[in-house]
Amino acid sequence: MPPSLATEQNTGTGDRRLPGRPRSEDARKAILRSTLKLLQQNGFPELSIEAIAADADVGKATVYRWWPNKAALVADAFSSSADEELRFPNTGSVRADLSIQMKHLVRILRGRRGRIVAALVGGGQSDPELIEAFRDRFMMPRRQEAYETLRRGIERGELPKSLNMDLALDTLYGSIYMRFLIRQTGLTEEFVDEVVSAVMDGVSER
Amino acid sequence: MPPSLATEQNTGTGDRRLPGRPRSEDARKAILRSTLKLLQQNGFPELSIEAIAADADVGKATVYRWWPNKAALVADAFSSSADEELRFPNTGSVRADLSIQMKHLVRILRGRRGRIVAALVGGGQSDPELIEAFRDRFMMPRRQEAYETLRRGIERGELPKSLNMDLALDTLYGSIYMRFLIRQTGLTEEFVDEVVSAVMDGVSER
Amino acid sequence: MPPSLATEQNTGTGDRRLPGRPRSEDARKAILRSTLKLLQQNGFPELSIEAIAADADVGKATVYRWWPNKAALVADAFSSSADEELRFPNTGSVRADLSIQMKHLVRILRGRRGRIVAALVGGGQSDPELIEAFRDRFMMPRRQEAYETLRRGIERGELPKSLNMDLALDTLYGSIYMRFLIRQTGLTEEFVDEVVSAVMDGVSER
Amino acid sequence: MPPSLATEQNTGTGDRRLPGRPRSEDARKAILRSTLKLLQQNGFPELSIEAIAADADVGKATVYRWWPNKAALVADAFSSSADEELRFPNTGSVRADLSIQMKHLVRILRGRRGRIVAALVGGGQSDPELIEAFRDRFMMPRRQEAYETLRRGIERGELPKSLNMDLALDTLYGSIYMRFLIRQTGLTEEFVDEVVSAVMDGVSER
DNA sequence: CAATAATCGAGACGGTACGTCACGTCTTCTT
DNA sequence: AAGAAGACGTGACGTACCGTCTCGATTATTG
Repeated sequence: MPPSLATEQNTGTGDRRLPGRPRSEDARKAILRSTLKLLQQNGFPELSIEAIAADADVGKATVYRWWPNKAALVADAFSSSADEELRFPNTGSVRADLSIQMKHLVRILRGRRGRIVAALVGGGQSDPELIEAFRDRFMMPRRQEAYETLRRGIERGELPKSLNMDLALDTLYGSIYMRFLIRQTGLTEEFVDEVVSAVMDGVSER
Repeated sequence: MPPSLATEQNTGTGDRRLPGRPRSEDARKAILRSTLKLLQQNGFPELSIEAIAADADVGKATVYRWWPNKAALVADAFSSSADEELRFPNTGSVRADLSIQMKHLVRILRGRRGRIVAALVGGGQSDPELIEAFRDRFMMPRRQEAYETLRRGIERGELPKSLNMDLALDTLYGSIYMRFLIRQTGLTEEFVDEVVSAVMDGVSER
Repeated sequence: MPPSLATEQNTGTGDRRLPGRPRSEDARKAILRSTLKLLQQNGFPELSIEAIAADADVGKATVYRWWPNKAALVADAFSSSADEELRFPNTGSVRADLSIQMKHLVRILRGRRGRIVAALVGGGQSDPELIEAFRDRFMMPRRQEAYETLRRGIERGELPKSLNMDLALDTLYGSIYMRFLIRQTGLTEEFVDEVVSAVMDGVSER
Repeated sequence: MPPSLATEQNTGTGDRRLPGRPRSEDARKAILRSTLKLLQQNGFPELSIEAIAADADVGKATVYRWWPNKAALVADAFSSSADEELRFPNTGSVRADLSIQMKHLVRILRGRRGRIVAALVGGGQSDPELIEAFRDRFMMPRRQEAYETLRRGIERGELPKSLNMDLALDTLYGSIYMRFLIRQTGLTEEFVDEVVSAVMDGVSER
């Protein structure tokens, strides 16, 4: 489990408890739940800590005690809803592995949780911590698996040994995010297959 | 020139002048200038109309009189700074044409104006008007030229007749925006060449 | 009229108007009215600017725009209810003049407005501005009249030319405030007569 | 010693000890010490239990366990610093006895402890318990001695049998408090002599 | 040349949310 | 059982901007 963005407290397993009343797990969960709930109703800028605290029946100070800003809170809330759905399969074919995973991503982006991803990336454009959280906590774990998937393809001879993996992945996923964030159209599962073909084989005539 | 998002006044050429004091061109310019200036200092959410008015030495009501909201103002300000640098050349080679234009884009994104693009796309994630303005006023005009460039390539036989142009362009530019918006690293001119090669020829072994 | 504690705006008579929307007289009055109203319900520490603004149907910022702190606001509110009742009469007898005025004071202190005086003097013990406001705006104007009253007594031969007026007045009114602020008992109109006698003639046997 | 305002515990001498950890005398002293220290830095309203607990290196709950509110704590702290200096002498002259004692009072009011007295009387204007504590624990014990002093004067023939002692004392001490609390000037030892003369002999011509 | 009309700057207005502070209560482990 | 530590819900603080409004002043067209 990745470390929380929240101020650390000793929820640790082995070491001694700190003195003082322990952090309320109920409050923590209620806050994250309300954050996700409200975030889906409006966008990131409309989201107010005041409203989160009220919805979660929690003091505003309790929110500020554990999260330094709205961005960190949203990032935490989002990754607490992080997903098995985005694991890479191992079908024996790179193209299939990528295609399947990318279609899951597309489904998420088009669904309720898409608003959250948009809020994180959008908000991150003026909040370095936020985009960093998105990158480190959401994107990188998946990319590690993606590297592994590509490596298997290389071993099987489907991909060249000289493959620039970041180049390949940025091109594959960049096209998805282009349609998600900017063009806001054409983000279909067929598109995924077209992208995989295009990046694998190139668009210029054979 | 695209129509302004600002409330229309009789700036028209042919029709009669309305009575009353005409709109101040100085104020309009100062507002747009201050908007761009402040936008590249902080992000879209941090940008306040209060600050714009103060910086432009203009009454707050003058801003509200002409622009219905912050998004419209920012979109106007942005498209008033339109770039000649992003025109496509015509070298006789699609790869060269694309590569040259994309390198110009990379240079802009890495420079001062990059903050403005980030602010627009970021802010646009919670403001439909804003992303629409970015798309319609900034991206689409370029894409029209890109279509033309690709079409020349098809005519020259560099690209197949069946080319899915949007697919190609989303893949090419998506990888740029991926590194610009999310990964925030590796956005170099060499990367442009790698992307063009990858998308043209594919990443899997020949 | 003594200058308001509120930030000055040019409500002046002769000089030009400042630019900008003029201060709302309605808001000013409503704030002072609500301040007095709430101050009589609870004490000074319980009085919150939040509640005043709500009661006066006014934005909190409007209060803060014109009064630097709660103390100044209360002092203003109180002296706006400042009173004809505390004028000194001119009966031809110092003793009568003093006695009549002091009885009016006693009646005020025992009434609703007594809470305000207590709040001002009490709050003033930890707020130099507040006690200064009470002194300068409430007490001193009366004391000027008191000096005049004593002076008439001297002219009439009722009091010695060498009279130390501040000594006399601090002794007369000090006993009133002692019973009002500290002893909180025995503040009757009969007491006023006793004090006047005591200070005039002394308590030791003739 | 007057009974503490603190919740009673088995500090009794004869009776059995309650089970459990006994109350920490160190904590009690540290709390009272910190209370006095902070009280003379700022006024009563500014004094926070939070700050007292922090300054005394004590848990907040320990304060609340033993004192029901800030006023009780302050009153306790104050009367724990009770003064020998304010005993009345017995010189054989009422005027001298009063003058000496009042000069001691003036010296205290002008010194560090004056801030505490001001805080008590000031805070007491919105806190009945506080002014009551000041009256009962500080003022009344002295007043008992004052009565005795006056009684001796009556016996000696310095004062009339019919003397209204409270009237005399309120007039004498009221003038002191008037200058201390409100006028905040002229509280000198010479003033004491003038007040004693004025109240004894009257201010009107012989 | 006056009257009319829409603009301009300035800045006050009623609001909303901010992030902080202290309240008095509570829950934990330690002494 | 009392201690310290410190988290909890609550509520007011004073600030920053929101978008609207009301001023006097300015600059044009219209009669």
